[in-house]
Amino acid sequence: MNWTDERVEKLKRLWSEGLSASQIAAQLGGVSRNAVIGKVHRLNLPGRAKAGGTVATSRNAGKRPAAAPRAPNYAARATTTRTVTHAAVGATALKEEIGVDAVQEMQFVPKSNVVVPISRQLALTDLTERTCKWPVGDPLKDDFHFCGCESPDASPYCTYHARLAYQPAHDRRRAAAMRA
DNA sequence: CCCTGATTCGC
DNA sequence: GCGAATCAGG
Repeated sequence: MNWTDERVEKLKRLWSEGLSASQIAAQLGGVSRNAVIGKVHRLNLPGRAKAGGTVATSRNAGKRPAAAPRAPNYAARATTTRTVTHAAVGATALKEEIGVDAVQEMQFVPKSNVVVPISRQLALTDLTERTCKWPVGDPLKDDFHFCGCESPDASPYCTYHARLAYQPAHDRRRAAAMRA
């Protein structure tokens, strides 16, 4: 992917808004968080003073073990960023269009007698590869969020929502009651 | 293990 | 200039 003026500007904006490198990478698409961080440095953008990360105490960071056998594990590293990208891209526009920022306070969703996992109410940018991506609520309303519970393996949904998503024919009836 | 940013250096 | 590999830390 190329660092077009457009993409650079978006990077600047998101970075100044305090989004993490990986979140920015997901929104831009086609780049890793490392790419984002690298670009931020090259642009001489102010780093994260004291936020989350570390304060340059790393004297040996980046130094490769001299004769370290290059054992690239592309598969492992690529998976995380790449996959999330697709999911995020489509919804990015949606977020901006609606202006959902982070107004998601505690709001208990009343459920029937069925056991439903407590939604973690994650925002789009909080989704990772192993969080349930089951959408909850009306995307056009600002209380929209994603389930966000832990999803096993490579499943896009938690075990509960996976069953709703991949319903065996004989479960249809039960699902009707669960829907909410 | 998940994540964060920072750094170096082969490309 | 780019970004993977790596480090250091929460």
